Amino acid sequence: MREAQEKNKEKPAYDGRCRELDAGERASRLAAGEPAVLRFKVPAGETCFTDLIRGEVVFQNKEVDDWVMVRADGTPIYNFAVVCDDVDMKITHVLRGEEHLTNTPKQILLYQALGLPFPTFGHLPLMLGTDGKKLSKRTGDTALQDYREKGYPKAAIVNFLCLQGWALDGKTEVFTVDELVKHFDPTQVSKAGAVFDQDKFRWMAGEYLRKEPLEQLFEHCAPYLVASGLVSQAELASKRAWLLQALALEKDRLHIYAELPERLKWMFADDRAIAYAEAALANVRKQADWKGTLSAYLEWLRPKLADRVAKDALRDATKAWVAERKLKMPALFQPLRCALTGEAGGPDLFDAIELIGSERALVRIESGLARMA
RNA sequence: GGCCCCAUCGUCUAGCCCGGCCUAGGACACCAGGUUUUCAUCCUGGCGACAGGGGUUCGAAUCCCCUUGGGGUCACCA
Repeated sequence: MREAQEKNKEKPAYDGRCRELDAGERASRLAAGEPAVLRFKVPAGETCFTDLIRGEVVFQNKEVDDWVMVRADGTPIYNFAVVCDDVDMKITHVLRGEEHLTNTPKQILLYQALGLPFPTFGHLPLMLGTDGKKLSKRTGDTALQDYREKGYPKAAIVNFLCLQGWALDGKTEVFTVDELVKHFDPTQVSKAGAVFDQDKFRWMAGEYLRKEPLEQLFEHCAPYLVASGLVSQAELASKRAWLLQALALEKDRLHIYAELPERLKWMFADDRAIAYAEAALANVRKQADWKGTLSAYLEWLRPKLADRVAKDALRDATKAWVAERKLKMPALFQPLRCALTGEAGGPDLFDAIELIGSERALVRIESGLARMA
């Protein structure tokens, strides 16, 4: 039947062939074992309701098909089941995606047929992919759980999602759940769909992450550290102080928990075989005679490290060393940074030296002198 | 295609419902400076929108209509 309708470009819908069967025939055909479904006989007229977000909505009943409530095998269909469930649960408000808008008249009609009051409906705008269409696998359809697993702070997820179609006051972007509860008003939610902005989401994740107390942040990042293989479960405890110190140094560079391993990997590298990022090497090459500068510095540094000169004093002394030679800071710091971390960016270098220790630092500088180019 | 919904910077939005305070505000992104040994953070500045056309009105982003554009939905799925 459906195929025929499509072929004739008719609206694919129930043709009402059994709509007016009398009770007798119905019984006899059923008794004969004829397969049958249970449909909702939609009355003439129109169905209207006040949507929390869209205001007055009206559907002409003739546009609503005599929908199936129960399949031939006796199992119920969604539109039938939800109403039963919502009635049973004494649901008062139904907030759902706009895609459900056309299901609403079917459900309201059922409530009315049952002689029951229907709940307040509110249809929220859809979340769109960058193609402007409903999120699909192709366009970043992602379960909330996936964002938790990717290392986005929970509160950031809630906060960001709220900003899709709603604004607290037009200016405040970051707010707590308490403030949300206090200010949220479904009638203020916009009716248009919203394109999911990954960049802004990442920014917001960073806002939340940076506000976390160090210990708490560490607990959140720890699983990723273990998963990366950089640290074992046991080391999480045995090297805790060291890792905490490192986290404190990298905190400002983090947006999501899962980024920590990548940011700390230089600390775990083999001192004689640390990999140099291309950007880091490029910064080194920009410094004239970086090799001469770095090797001269190395000889100056050796006794200082042996004497366990304090970090801050060493930093000051180094700057003085650079100034005495009429050099620019980058002339020394760029090659030093590359040798020490292999990265173009990162924490203060004296913090870095403190983190890996004098011996390892010296090995890295020697190795860098030989391998950076 | 039928039905329904929607329409302010690239993106998320404030303003719209109760027209003048809007030379349209904020945020992300981007660009340019500042800070820094680098990156990041942070600070300053810049770029950047009322889809189009008709009305109504002394006056429209705000109200009405049309056009265009976009989306949703049309199952014995949920």
